This record gives sequence, structure tokens and C-alpha cells, in this order.
Amino acid sequence: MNGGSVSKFMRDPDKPQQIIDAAIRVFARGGYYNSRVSDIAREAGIASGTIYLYFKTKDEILVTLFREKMAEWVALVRREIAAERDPLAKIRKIVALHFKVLEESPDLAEVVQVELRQGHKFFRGASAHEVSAYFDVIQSVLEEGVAAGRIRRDLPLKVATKMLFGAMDQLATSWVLGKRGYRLTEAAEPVATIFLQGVGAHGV
Amino acid sequence: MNGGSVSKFMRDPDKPQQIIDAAIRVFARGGYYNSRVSDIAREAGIASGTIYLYFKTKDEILVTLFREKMAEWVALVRREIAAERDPLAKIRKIVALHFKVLEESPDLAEVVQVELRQGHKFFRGASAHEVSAYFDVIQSVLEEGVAAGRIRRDLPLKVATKMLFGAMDQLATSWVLGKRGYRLTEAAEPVATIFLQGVGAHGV
Amino acid sequence: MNGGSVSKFMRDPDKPQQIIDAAIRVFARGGYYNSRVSDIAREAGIASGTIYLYFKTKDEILVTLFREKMAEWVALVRREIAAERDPLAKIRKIVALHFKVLEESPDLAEVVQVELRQGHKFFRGASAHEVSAYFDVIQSVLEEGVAAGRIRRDLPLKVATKMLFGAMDQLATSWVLGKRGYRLTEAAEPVATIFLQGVGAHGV
Amino acid sequence: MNGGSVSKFMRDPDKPQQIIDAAIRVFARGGYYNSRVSDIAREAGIASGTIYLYFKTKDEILVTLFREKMAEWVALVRREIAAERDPLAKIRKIVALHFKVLEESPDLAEVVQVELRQGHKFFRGASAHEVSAYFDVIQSVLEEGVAAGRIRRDLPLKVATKMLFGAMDQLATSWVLGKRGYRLTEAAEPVATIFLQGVGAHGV
DNA sequence: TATGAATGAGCCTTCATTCAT
DNA sequence: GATGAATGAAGGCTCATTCAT
Repeated sequence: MNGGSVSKFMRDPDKPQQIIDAAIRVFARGGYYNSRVSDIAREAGIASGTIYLYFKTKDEILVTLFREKMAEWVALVRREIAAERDPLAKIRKIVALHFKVLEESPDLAEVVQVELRQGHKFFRGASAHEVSAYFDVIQSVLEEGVAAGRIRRDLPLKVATKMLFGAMDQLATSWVLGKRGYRLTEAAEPVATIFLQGVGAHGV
Repeated sequence: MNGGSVSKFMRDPDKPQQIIDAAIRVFARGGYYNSRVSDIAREAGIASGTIYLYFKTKDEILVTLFREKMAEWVALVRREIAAERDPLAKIRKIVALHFKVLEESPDLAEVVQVELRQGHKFFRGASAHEVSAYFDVIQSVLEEGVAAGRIRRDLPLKVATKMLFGAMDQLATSWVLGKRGYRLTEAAEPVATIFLQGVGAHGV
Repeated sequence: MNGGSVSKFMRDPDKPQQIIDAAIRVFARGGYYNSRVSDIAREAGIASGTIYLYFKTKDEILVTLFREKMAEWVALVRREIAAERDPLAKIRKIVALHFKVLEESPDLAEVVQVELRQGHKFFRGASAHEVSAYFDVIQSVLEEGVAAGRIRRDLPLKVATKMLFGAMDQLATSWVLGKRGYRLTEAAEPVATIFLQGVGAHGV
Repeated sequence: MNGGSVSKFMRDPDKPQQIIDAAIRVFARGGYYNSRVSDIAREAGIASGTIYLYFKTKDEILVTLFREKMAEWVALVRREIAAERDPLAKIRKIVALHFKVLEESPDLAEVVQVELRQGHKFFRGASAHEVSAYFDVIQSVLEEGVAAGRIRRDLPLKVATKMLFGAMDQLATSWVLGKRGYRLTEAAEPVATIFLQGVGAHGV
């Protein structure tokens, strides 16, 4: 296949990813502060010192994890909604994707919804850029909707953007905290519908 | 013998409150994990050992803090909306209160929106009950709205409840993370309006 | 007696001294870099964390040890030579004291002559001041000798000062490294005599 | 098969020297304990693993460095003083050489005067032999001086030897620690003169 | 009750050394 | 021989908790 051979002059390019994947599983189990670096190493099948060849500190693992997943996430959303014309359909698509991705990655969901909420490290820190990129995507779709006359002209866009994100986020968090006892994706339709009626022009 | 007098068998009834208030200020400054028990003690003007006369562990301070504030909060909301007849006005009242309380208590807001988000300790732990009480309040108002024909009959109540909470919560979080650079209460009206249009019967 | 009672509002004032004394014994045994902080704690009969109530770092123990002993040393020398009139007798006194003190404190001698020689940490660092105070004492005695016509007028004082210190220091080091197999104090008379003849006016 | 050609059974004969030279530069910069084996490797332009083909441990680099330089040094001194007849001139030569060599090799001087002073590893360990060879050279010159009637008959030779070494050593150390802000070689004449007057027969 | 010095378990990180290539 | 990624033991330091006063 490809990528099978690793030059001896190059650090294993898969290691950082393996470490991040292991970290997701470990953090999902016990939380960031309760996880030891050596736990991540064991989960990744490497020595703990090896982690420090790829990450400067334990914190950096978490920050990198978040940035990477968030960047992947935004790229995915952008790609998927590009296929849609209708701004309202785009909103529905975003909500559906948001829930689908989390539902398909329970460990990641656990980490994102529960562990990554220490604002001091994340939303406020190095990851703020990635988060706001997602907000930007949502907001620009809303702007499209306004331009297309499908969303009311006087909608406070920033407020509506945060509302939609907050709504999706809370549904996801409740689902995670409730041990994922139902299907998150089933919430996509009602969430989108309520939001769109809320922001729509006339009655939509 | 009971009542106002402090017998030698009764701890100072103000101390726990002083400790919690000090903890709010300390956590707001540096976060829970970065704050030392001794920091709280110093802020409260007592010795660190004294804290352990009133709280078994550091964790318990945070849990108690959260439960207490949440209980106060729910009680306040219940009291305030009792004065309203109209279910929709009740929703508006809830949103307005939610933002007003946070805006008036910046330290508490910081702690609640940023520090208390480690689900392992809170939403999932001992505090789940207090959180769900707030959800219950919201949901029962929505039910009233349905009964009064002001909210659409087929609304998935749990989803809508979480959406409203999530929307308010995200607005609050963004406001805190954005260093509170604007007035949170100004968002109350648009948030309520969008939500109510989203869930309202006909076009409302 | 005095000093017997320790107020509960004051850290034990003897602890730092106890720690330093324990450190001298431990460093004498195995060297600074081979000694663990926990070794010092055990030797002092306290918990390792307690050390950090009195010293910020392991390094600080060594620096403090050195400064304190050096300051005591210079004070002792100053006091003793004050009793002498004759500058040459003062030099003899310094040499005798130098060797006597080291001979009477084998552990301290070991640490001072062997462990404290990492210039980066000591002679060049925070302890430079204490070392130069000793040099100052020697040099001012030499100046007295010149003024009294007992030491040759054209003597390069700084060079002579360093020579005497270096000579004493090497004798002490050799004695320590040679496992103290003979009496260091016996070297005092010849060292002083040779030095004084070297710097003396006429033939002395 | 032996001689100039490097068979596959013989390690590169220049490597150890390159490593030692690199080590001198590295240790001079940051000290032995603060230098990493990988720093030495980088400075030598090789991989860190390669160092272990030539040295069993990091310690061995330092010991070898010291032995080698000390052996070179003793050989040089022996060669140079052989040209002199007069024992007193030989002493002057030794002092002049001692300072000249150090002045011409600032990195080596730094390492020898500052880094190599951890007696546990060096003076007391494997390097004791090389050090004593230098002492032997000095002492035998003094013996010559006694035999020639130029040095007093009752001089305690071992003490005088150590004094001269200690004096030179301290001058060198002060010069290194003082950032080499003056010419060390200028101290050679006064040091020799004072010492020789100190040990000389009559007034010399 | 209140104190705060003392405790000691716990963990991140470093870095000398190894070894598969 | 040469490489450098991987190893994992080791230890300085922190801080929640205890307890003698």
C-alpha cells in the first residue's frame, strides 16, 4: 500500500495521531485532570517518554486534540453545506451533521462536551480561533438566508448564531451526560425546525 | 437553646457561606484547578484547616457552591414567574432573569459559565438534581403554553427545553469569555423572541 | 531556659538549621547531585514536603548552606585576628584557623572542598559575595603588613591574597580527598612560614 | 592491515577526539550537569547514539577528557622544563606554562577550573593518577632545588608542592570566574617570585 | 473552634542509554 | 559503523488533608 515505509530519518508521522486518539479514549474514560500521561502512553502502546517527542506538555495534547478535531469539523461542515443551495436546507444540514458526528464518535463526544469545557484553557485560549470559525460558518449561512428572503431581515445575527450553537451544544451535552440513552440524531429535525421557525421570515 | 444562639456544639453558621463566597471570588480569578484551598482560606480570612471543619474536601466546596446557587436561582425564577399569568411572558421573564442575575454577579458568572463545566464533577454528579430542577421549571412553563394554545401542540418539550437553556447558556458563556464587553441583558429580548416564534402556535 | 517554647504562630525557627545540618551530612556522604531531597528529609527526621516550607528549591539549600557557613567563617576569622597586633601573626592565625575549622568539621569540609566547587552555582553565583569577604580579610591583613613594613612594599596584593587562599584551599582539598589520613593542622605552620617568607620584607 | 587503514573492525580513530573537543566546548558553555549527551553529539556533528560507540557513559567522556588533557599537560611541562638547568628557572617555567596554556584555551580553562571540581568524580576517582603526576613533576623540581642548595633543606616538600599548585590553581580559577578580564600570564612572574622567595634558601 | 505547620502521596517531565534499521 | 526514535527509571516539587496545640 502507501505510507507503509517510514524513513529512518523521520519520526513516525502517525505517532501524534495515535497519541491523540489514545488521549481521546483516556480522557473520555476519566477526564483530563484525572488522567496520567502514562495512561495515555499505555493506551497508545508506547513509552511515556515518547509522548514528549511529539508534544511539549500534557496540556498541548489536549489543545492539539481540540484544534485538530474542530478544524476537521469545520472543514466537513463547509464541504457538506456547499452541496446545498437553499440556506434553510443548509441549516438543517449543519444540525444533522453536528449530531451525526458526535453520535458516531462517542469518545470524542465525551471529551468535547464534557472535558473541553474549561474555558480558561480552551475557548479563551489557543483554540478560540477554531471555535469562532464554526460560528462564522453558521452566521454566514444565516446571512445567506436573509439575503434570500428566507430569514427575517431584522434578525440579530450574532445572537441567533449563538442560540443555534448553544441549542445544539446543549442537546449534545445532555445526550452525553445521559449516557447516550437515545439517538441524538433524532433530535436534529425538531431542533432545526424550531430554530428555523424562530428565525424565519413570515411563518416560514 | 437553638435558634439564635451559637452553642459550643454548633459551628459558626456563617462560616460555610463565607467560605463559599470566598471560593467564588477565587475560582473566578484563576479557575478551580488552579486555585489552592489555602487561597480560599486567605480570601475568607481564615486558616486553611478551618475549611475542613465545614467541608470534607475541596470538591465539596465546589459542589456545594453550585447546588446552593442553583437552588437559589431556581427558587428565584419560580417566585418571579408566579407573578405572571401568560406563559409566553413567563418565558420572557425567565430569559430576562437568567441574564440579569449573571450580569449582576460577574464572579459567579465566571464560575458558573467557565469553571463548572467539568461534567464529571457536576452535571453528572451530585448537582444533577439542581440542574434538572431548572429544566423542570422551563418545561412546565412550556407545558402551560401548550395547554393555553400559545405553543404548538406537537412541540417536543424536552428538546425545546434544552434548546432554550442551551441558547441562554451560550449567550452567557460568550459574554463571559468576551470579557463582558457589552450588556448581556440586551440579548434577552431577541433570544426570547426568536425562541417564542420558534415554538409558538401559528406564527405567534 | 530560653527559646524552649515555640509559639504556634511561628514556624519552628530551628528547622532551617536542622535541614542545613542534615544536608551537610547527606551531601558529605554522596555529593549534592547524588542526594535526593527525600534523603535530606529523612536525615533531618522530617517529611520531604516540610523542606519546601523553608527552602524554595534543592539548590537553595546548598546556596544557603554555603553562605551561612562562609559568613560564620569570615566572622570567626575577623574576631580572632582582632586579638592580634602583629600582621604576620594574624596571617598565621588565619591559616591555623582555616585548617582547624575544617579539621573539626569533617562533613562540612567534605562539602566545602568537594561539593561546592561547581563555580556555576557558587563562586560565580549568589555566594560570590561571601567568598570575596574572606579575600578582603586576607588582603587587608596583608595591607597592614605592608604599612607596618613587615611585608614588602611592592607586593601585588591581589595576587598574594589569591595565592594564600589557593595554598590553604589545596592543602585542605588534598587532606579531604586523601581521606583525612593525617592532621591538617600540622600543615598550618609550614604553610604560614613559606607564605610569609615569600611575601616578607627583606628575608623576614 | 593495521597502521593507516581503517578496517571495518576498527572504529574511526578521530571520533573520540572530535567528541572530546565538542564536549569541551559544550561543557564550557553550560557545565557538565547542564549539558546533554545530545548537545555534545550535535556539537560534534554526529548522532547521539554514536557517542556510545566510543564512550560507555557520559561520565566517561569527562573522565577521559580530563585524563587526556592532564596527560598532555604533564608531558608538555616535562618536555619544557627539561630544557632548563636551573631548578628555580624550572619553577618559573612551570608557572608560566600553567598560565599560558589556560589563557590560550579558554574553553578548556573553563572546564578544568570550574566544571571538573566535583571531587567525587575526578580528583578522587579515575583521574587521581594524572593529577598526582603533575604533583610529582613539581615536587621533583623542588627536590632538585634542594639538592642544588637553591631551596631550603628543611622545606616540607609535599606541603610546598600543594601550595604552589593551589596558588596557581586559584589564580587561574579567579581569572576564569572573573570572565578573564585581564591577562593571566601577567600573574606568572609575581606568583613564581613569591613562591620562590618563600621556599628559597637564604633570601634567594 | 481555630490554627497552620507538617505530612507524603502523586505526577509531569527529563535525559542517559539502547537497539532496530 | 552510524543513526535517532524509543525507552522508562528517577526525582523535584505541589498541595489536599491532617492533627497537635
